[in-house]
Amino acid sequence: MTSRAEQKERTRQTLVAESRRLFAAKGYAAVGLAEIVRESGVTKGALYHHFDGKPALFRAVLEQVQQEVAARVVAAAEATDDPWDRLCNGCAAFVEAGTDPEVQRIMLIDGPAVLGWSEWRAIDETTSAAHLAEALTELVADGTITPQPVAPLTRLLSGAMNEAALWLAQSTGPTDLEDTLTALSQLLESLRYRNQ
Amino acid sequence: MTSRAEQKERTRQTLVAESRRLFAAKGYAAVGLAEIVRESGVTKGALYHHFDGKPALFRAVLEQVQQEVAARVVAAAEATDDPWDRLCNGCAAFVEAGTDPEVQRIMLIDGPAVLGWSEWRAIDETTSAAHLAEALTELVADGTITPQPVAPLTRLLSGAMNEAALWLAQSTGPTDLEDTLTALSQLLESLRYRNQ
DNA sequence: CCTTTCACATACCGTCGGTATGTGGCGGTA
DNA sequence: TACCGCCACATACCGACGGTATGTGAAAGG
Repeated sequence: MTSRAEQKERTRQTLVAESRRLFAAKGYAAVGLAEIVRESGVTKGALYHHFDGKPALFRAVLEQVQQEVAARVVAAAEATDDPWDRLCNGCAAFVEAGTDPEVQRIMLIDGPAVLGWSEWRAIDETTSAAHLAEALTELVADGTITPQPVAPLTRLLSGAMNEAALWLAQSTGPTDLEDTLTALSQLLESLRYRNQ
Repeated sequence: MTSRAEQKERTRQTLVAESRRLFAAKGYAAVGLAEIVRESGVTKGALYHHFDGKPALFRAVLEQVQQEVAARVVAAAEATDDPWDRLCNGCAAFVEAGTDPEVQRIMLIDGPAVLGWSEWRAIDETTSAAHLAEALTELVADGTITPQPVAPLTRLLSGAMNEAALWLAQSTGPTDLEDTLTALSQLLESLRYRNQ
């Protein structure tokens, strides 16, 4: 016995899941709504009943991806109690999560282009970047990090990790991930108060 | 007396210039070929005679933008002879160049989405990123920077500066540019050999 | 059991990127 | 200088796309 509300939610989730798979595999622009609804086993009418259009559907997909990445970051950060280690663990987890091709194409490549950078960043600010900014703020407050505005620092580190993840996804060297995390740790170390 | 070759080159440059203006103002996806050829005073036949399609036209625009940014970076770097100062000056110049909205939309937002990240990076590697990697390699060779692979470091710094430029373009604080460059200098300082 | 509602399905439209073909004038040749 | 071939475009057209207006049948409410 499937109620109407349950069926509606299932249809919506199917549309998000299938479009996520297709967007990740072929890129936003190369996926047609006809293909999405065909793979989802519904029609265009159903899609437009649930979403305002193609960008809105993509936005729902992006939010799902962002939340999954943020969950991985939080899980890694919570593995320790030391604030500094939480930052380092979270950054490493983010880079590794960003190496997933599905995450890449949706979150890092198409996201800003489809929704515009401002809207993309707004979503980012409520998920992964929020935790990064929070960790940095805490470390500034307890004196571990040199007093400074956290906003530009958050953007610098966020951009560095995004680009590193994109590079890692297609790099061939077996030590590239290790080298990148080492270099990232080196950059993070520069923030410590004793270095100033 | 305009020869046929001269006229051809003028038409091509007009198409690149007008499409660059439109792509920067409205974004790649929101600009139609009809609008481009109308603003250029030609027809679609002319466009397809010069370029293989819309992505190829965008690629020509992106290459022009990248070369202009690289020229600004090189000019700033050449203002001094000290390798370390050349790195710092070049990075600051890149961030400031990336703050231009025209550069942003084409080079940072639409570039990777339209051409794919690999092709985008290939262009980047021949212009701005090449100079960054070259500067880092030189500083590793002369012992200023801790010995390490330069490839991941190049990507980390490149991504950090890209994201910082995007943030700066719509940030409101009067000291945001200054704060960002300060934080960037702090990160660069961590690379110096004495810090290890 | 009847009616209302709503989660879709169907049919259709304007516009887009792309292509096939036509054409007029410049440039080399006799 | 008369001719001709070539080439830099212009014209006409196509399939596919995102989006919309409308129809429909089954579940929910009385």
